Amino acid sequence: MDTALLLKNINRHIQLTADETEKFTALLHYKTAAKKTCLLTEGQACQTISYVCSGALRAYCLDKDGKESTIMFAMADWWVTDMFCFLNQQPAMMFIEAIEDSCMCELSKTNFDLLLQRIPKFEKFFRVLMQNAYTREQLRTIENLTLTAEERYNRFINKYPQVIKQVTQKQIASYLGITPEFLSAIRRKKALG
Amino acid sequence: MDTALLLKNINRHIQLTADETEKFTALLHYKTAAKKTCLLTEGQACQTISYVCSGALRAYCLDKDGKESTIMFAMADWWVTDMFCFLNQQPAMMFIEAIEDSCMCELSKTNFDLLLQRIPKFEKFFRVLMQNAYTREQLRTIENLTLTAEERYNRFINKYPQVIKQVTQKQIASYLGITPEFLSAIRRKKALG
DNA sequence: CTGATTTCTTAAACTACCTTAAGTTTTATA
DNA sequence: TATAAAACTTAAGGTAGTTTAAGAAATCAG
Repeated sequence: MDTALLLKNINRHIQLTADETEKFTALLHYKTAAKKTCLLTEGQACQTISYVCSGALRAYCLDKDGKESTIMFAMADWWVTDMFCFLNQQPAMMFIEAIEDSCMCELSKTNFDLLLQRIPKFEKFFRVLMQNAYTREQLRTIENLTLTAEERYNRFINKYPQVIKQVTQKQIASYLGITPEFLSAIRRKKALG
Repeated sequence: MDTALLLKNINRHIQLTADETEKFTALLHYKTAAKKTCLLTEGQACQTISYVCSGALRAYCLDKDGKESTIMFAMADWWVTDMFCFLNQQPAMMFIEAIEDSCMCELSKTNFDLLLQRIPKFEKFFRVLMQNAYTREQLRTIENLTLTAEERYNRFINKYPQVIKQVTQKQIASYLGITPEFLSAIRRKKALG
């Protein structure tokens, strides 16, 4: 298991001693997922939070008519889980699938709780992680309320240029809350204009 | 300053000693705001995070045409700020106004940082606060993507029955991302059906 | 208590985005 | 390398929600 990238990610917010680093990595499980496989399925117990070492994941949910809505993309160096269901140990309300061959470092809920007990510095790490997730999600809410689909698409490609390269338009459309047909029309208009 | 409610709020997640409680309360500033006054204005420095002791606040932003979008309501026992701008000390992108005569306990950014340094338990408190804010905001995103306006309105009144009593329909409409006219139509249909 | 302001309602015309369907291009798999 | 499957495009018709406007009801300031 190569934890170099993960340790660098953590080191951005807290400084671990060699001993703490060792204790931390002992709580991790390494996992790989082939493209198109699901790491989490709606209704399942959501047992882990995952750090993406390489590849790309997508979290989405299905509405009553089976329509997909993309909740988030998780590329290399991102953390992902169905946070509510992970923290509250509820059946998952979303799917998490690999959209490329991927590998992850996973923390089980048990080990997540242990980590926070044993190395309280991680409270700060996860506070900052949750803070960033909250402000990102709030900005998305604001953009959904105030911008047209075209404006949201433009912001998306500016904010996540690397995501564009790894995901399909259908998946981007379902993140933006529009149909693939309408995204296609937006792109055509941009290409001509 | 009556901090009983606030200390109970904090006590739900962490246990403070008498000494810590005193150190904490020493960092707070008490503030009142008359109905219709703004605690924060777009473009201003966002210096504080506020705990609402009594009354009701509303955070909203304006789009380029001057249309309001309600970001959140903060009733008694809620925390509120323009979180991104508070944490990153950027000019506010939202307004926070009192929709009733209100009083708040405020923590300045300086004191927020001091608090986390001096009483590391507060890292846990704010981790949990941010966690809850994140999962709430994510659920809102999912509901915006998958539900009709009518369904979102029904969920809103079930989730926040006390908010309904304190805010106008125009404000609810702007939270749901619809016009007051359309909310009125939804309500009429419900009343008849 | 009164006039002014804001909120809420109703309704008709309008628009951003959806649905359906069919054709084309790309990707995956044998 | 063939063929199936999935993604993308185009276009016509449809709908959820907007806009505009005007009147009724509630709230506010003096």
